[in-house]
Amino acid sequence: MPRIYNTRQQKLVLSCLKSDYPSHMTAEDILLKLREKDEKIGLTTVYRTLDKLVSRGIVIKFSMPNGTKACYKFADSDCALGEHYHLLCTDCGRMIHFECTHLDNLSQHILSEHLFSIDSFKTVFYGKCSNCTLNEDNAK
Amino acid sequence: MPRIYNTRQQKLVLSCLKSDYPSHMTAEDILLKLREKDEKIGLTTVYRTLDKLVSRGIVIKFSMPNGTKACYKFADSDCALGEHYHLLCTDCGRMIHFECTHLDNLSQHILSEHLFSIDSFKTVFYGKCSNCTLNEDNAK
DNA sequence: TTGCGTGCAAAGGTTTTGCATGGCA
DNA sequence: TGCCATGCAAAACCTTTGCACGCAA
Repeated sequence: MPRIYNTRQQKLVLSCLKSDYPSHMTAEDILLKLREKDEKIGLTTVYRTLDKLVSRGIVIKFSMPNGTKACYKFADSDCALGEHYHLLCTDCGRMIHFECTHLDNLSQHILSEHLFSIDSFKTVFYGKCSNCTLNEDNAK
Repeated sequence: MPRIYNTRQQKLVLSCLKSDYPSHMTAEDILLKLREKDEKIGLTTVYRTLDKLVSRGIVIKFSMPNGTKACYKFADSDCALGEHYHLLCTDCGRMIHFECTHLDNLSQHILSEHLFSIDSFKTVFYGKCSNCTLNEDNAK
């Protein structure tokens, strides 16, 4: 079993995600934010560190639609409390957090009736947020 | 408003998606299938044709997690009949079609209570299918 | 000292773009 | 004929890998 080193860069990446909690950051967001503070770190290291944090369950990765950057978020202990989904507006790109008893039942139902175990962290609902729906209606 | 040409290649791409309906194909799948039949077509054209078909609502595009190929599917009139979601197994990559009264209510609820209009065509549930769950359990 | 971590450069894989040519209407 | 469509090559894009060096324990 490989040893885990506690390096300057790993602390930087994690503290960056924590300070932005509960919003999401891309690998590049993290790189730029750290470099703004004159911290020296490479993009490769950011990616590799994120990978490790994800595999240790400390960080959650959201895979975005094709070609788009993945988002990472600090896995607060809150996450363990309840099902927690995300809505992504395909117009403005805003990511909306979303907790609801309706969905607590959903994964239960899909597991028992459809034999599929949903990963609520990875699942993202695509659609249009209220703002963008309004703007669109006004434009007509 | 630009005119639309009815070219050999566009017919090929669409007929290819139709013949595989209701399963999904990547741009490369389409290219290879057509070239197997000795049809001459380029990958660029496949992508550009798919884009046009998607923007006309004739084809539905599924964006896969980062770096993975996007999938395209012919938009049959069936699609208009009911809510229709997809389950994507993150282990084996299998895409499972999924219709359920439970979900018919879901988008209604999210719209009225959370003011977000879900696009069921774009939304994909990530998780693990029964096969992969079984295999994993057996491996232990 | 050991061996994981780092970072640059380069590769990887999918999708897009530039540009000259082809072909529909 | 006019203008969109095509296709090759090259670019763009995010992410991963190779490799030599750095650094934590």
